[in-house]
Amino acid sequence: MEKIDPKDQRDLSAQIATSIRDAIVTGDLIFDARLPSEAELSDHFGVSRPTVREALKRLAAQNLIRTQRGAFGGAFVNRMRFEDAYAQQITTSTLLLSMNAVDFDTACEARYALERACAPLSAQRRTPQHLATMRAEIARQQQADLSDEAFCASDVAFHRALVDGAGNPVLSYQLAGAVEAMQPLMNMITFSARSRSRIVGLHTRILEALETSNAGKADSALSDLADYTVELGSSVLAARIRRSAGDGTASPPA
Amino acid sequence: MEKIDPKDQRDLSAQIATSIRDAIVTGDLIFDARLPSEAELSDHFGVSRPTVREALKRLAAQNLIRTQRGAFGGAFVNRMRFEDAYAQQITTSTLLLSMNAVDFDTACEARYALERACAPLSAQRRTPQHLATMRAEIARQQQADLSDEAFCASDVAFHRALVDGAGNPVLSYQLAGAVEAMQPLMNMITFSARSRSRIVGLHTRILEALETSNAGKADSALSDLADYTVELGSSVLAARIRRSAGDGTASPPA
DNA sequence: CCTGTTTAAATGTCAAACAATTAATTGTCA
DNA sequence: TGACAATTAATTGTTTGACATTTAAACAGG
Repeated sequence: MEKIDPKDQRDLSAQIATSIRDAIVTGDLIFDARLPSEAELSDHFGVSRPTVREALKRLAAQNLIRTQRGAFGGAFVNRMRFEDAYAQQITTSTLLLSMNAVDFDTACEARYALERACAPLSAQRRTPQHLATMRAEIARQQQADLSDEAFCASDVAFHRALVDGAGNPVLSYQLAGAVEAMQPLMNMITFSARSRSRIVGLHTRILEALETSNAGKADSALSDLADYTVELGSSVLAARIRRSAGDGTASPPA
Repeated sequence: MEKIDPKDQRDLSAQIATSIRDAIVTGDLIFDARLPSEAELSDHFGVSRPTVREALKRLAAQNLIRTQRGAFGGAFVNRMRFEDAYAQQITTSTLLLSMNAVDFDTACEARYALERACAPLSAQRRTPQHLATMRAEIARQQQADLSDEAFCASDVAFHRALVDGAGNPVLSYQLAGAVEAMQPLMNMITFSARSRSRIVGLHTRILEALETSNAGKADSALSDLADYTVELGSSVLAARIRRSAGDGTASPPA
């Protein structure tokens, strides 16, 4: 672990955090390794314990370490697991989408482009388990008394199964963020009975395609679903604009 | 901002960080808003200032806030920018790949599946600027005195231009992680003159396809490149296994 | 009107405690 | 000896209080 650079402008805790992070990514600190105690670290870096603690909290926030109290406790390097990475990815993506006002079309396009990348692999490798999940979610989506939010959640679960069917954890990890981060945007949509039945129809086409390992059919169904989702989104947007115009937000012509 | 729950097991700084994060994601704290001062926060949550500071460092580590010293300084909500998200995505992905010993094939498959998702969009929307970047990187890749690492870096830049050509920042953001995180794995490969020229050939095919907006050709070139990269990777792996077998690591038959 | 100085508010850092937790050690009793 | 309880030491969690540093605004002087 490198000592700190006196001409670095950042605060000490940031520099120390970087130093320790480097030790982790270079493999100097292997996973489950125990870091020196806070007292030893403050000696090593020549700073006070609160400063070291701030650095450790930074690392903890990134899931790089975990801490344990008591004798033989301390800070340990976390094995970064896929689920932890999912969670981070999702919160980052969600914030990114909400704070940058990424428009619905862009997010939608990205999502379906990524899903279509998975479809051929999923057609090839999906297990009966994945198909069963998708069937179950389609059944749920047909319940008339389902709230819009629950419909959305089921939609996410369906697509999650599609993606997981590709049997590539790296793809699943990448896609989880894209799909789940879009949920708040999707939740803006009110799903009429007609649009629900159309979506269920498209989901059924996708399921059939995967059942028969027909990659081309899966791709075209996903493409249609993407188009339809964009269509739904723009009609919501249009309605919102009409509403705000009637609200007095926009100045009517004289 | 909610007060903290006494029966929560996590440390106070984690709880406070969560509380503030929630205020940010729900839009309670809009971007560029100033948080209360550390003293006010410690009053509000009934904890000491170091504890509040630990919470703030956690948020800073996630790029959610920035702090500024001096009068009228304080902690401000960061607008999460795409570049910040890139950086986080890349470090997370890199750690994930290295610590989980994701095998080369899986990472490679994911990477090229994602890139193929971008290709049709890129064929449609790439600007002359993107084409110029790709041309320049291909030229660099033909220099015989290029180190393997530099060749890899150029490869990343080439593919980055391909992805950016799709003109969808969400896609670019997702892909940046996948492509850059693979670089350490790619760096294990030694590129012979023959493999370099083959890769350059495939890159040229991709470039031509994008120049002529030929999505099908781009897809097939990418597919070939994916196959070839996997081939290269497995030969490296095979060589490594042979080497370790000759090392005495494996016990030879009597 | 411009310029330099003062000032107050904030974060950054340190020092020295004490509290709480936990695993190993030691002691005790059957 | 074996099981169980008490002790102990190491370590993180938290508090208090202080001082250092930075910065923008207010102020004073030319």
